[in-house]
Amino acid sequence: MKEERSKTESIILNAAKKVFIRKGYDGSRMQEIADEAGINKALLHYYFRNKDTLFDAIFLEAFASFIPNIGITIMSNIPINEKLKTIIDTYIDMLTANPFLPPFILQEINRNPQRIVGELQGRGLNPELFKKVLYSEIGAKSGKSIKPEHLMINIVSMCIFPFAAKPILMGFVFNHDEEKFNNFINERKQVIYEVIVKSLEI
Amino acid sequence: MKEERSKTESIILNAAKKVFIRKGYDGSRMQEIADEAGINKALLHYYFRNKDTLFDAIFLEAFASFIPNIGITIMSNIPINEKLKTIIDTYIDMLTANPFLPPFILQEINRNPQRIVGELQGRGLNPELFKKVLYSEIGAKSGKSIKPEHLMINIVSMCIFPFAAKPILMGFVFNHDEEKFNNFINERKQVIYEVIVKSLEI
DNA sequence: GTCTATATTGTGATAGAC
DNA sequence: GTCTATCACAATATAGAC
Repeated sequence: MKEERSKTESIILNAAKKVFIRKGYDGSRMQEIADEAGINKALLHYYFRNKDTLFDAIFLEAFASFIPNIGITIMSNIPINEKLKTIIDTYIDMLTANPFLPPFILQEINRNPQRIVGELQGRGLNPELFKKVLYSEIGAKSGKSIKPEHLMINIVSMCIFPFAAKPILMGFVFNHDEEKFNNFINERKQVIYEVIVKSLEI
Repeated sequence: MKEERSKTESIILNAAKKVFIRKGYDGSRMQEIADEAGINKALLHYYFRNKDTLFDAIFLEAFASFIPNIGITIMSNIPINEKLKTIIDTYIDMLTANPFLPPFILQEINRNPQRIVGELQGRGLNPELFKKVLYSEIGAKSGKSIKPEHLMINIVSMCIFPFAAKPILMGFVFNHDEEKFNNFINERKQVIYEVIVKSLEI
């Protein structure tokens, strides 16, 4: 049985999430997290031995959100284009709810790449199996077809990149108009789905 | 006339580039840059007043590489699909030569978004004009067509994202096999071009 | 221009009272 | 559990000799 999480612990975790996700590990200060939580540094160290421990608690949860479990969808019994539509919707919904995740995760994953090792376990993710299933299904629809790796990476690229590069897009494309960006994202599910389906020549 | 850059200054800039691009501003130490350059910290400060000054010298050049001037291509007189092919090739070539740029630029742009303001000047980039040109050319080829913003962002997303998320792909898709990743990138120019062309229903 | 030494401030972490 | 005070060391930056 998991211990009940104390109220203070939750406050700390929320504050740490806010700071770490916006500034990354290197850019975050224990003092700022304490301020955000309305407590002092000593209490942070009472609940979490050190900065690394606190950061790991945040990162692991964030990373889990960032890699949604699309295995159920891929292995399900619906037509391939419905699978792809579901996967795209899943990603865009996750990103709309957590727009700051992409820069945070990409930054931290590059800072400490070996953290990835073993993150697949217990999440029902088996890329080799997914590849096989996708390969048979897109091969059945079109002649010489796109490889599953390219297909999947095309999807997540088009979903995630606009959030990772938002400040660039805001400056170069949307003229610092937040509403234009939101409209763009709202159109995106449909746009990506059409691009992907056409790429399969269904 | 620009002053000639001294030998030591070049050594410092090369060292700083190496460190900053791999570790970002917050993760980099002046000491590490000095070590990398084979000099001491004091000399760094002699050539560059402080960390910020040195960083800016690196960032501005890196950012310029990261945003290739595709204006010439867009405004040129060749058919739309050749324009798109040239743009894709330009990006993939830039990224192959500088695979560490995406995580670095995305990280720093999110750390300090206002740096973008005014980065367009003097680079021949006029997004509004590009939009108009692309709109007329893709509208001429297909009926109700994809918006130019989506088209362009689809291209750069599919080009850049695999480099930004390389550690994740290495872990989840390529089983930590560097050669598989390189093969994947080699296939990518053609794959992206086909996806983009099909999305235009040409 | 380049170095050693040092000042100064920032930051993670701990001691100990309450 | 929570706080104040403080330690120990890391990091940017400067002074001053050569």
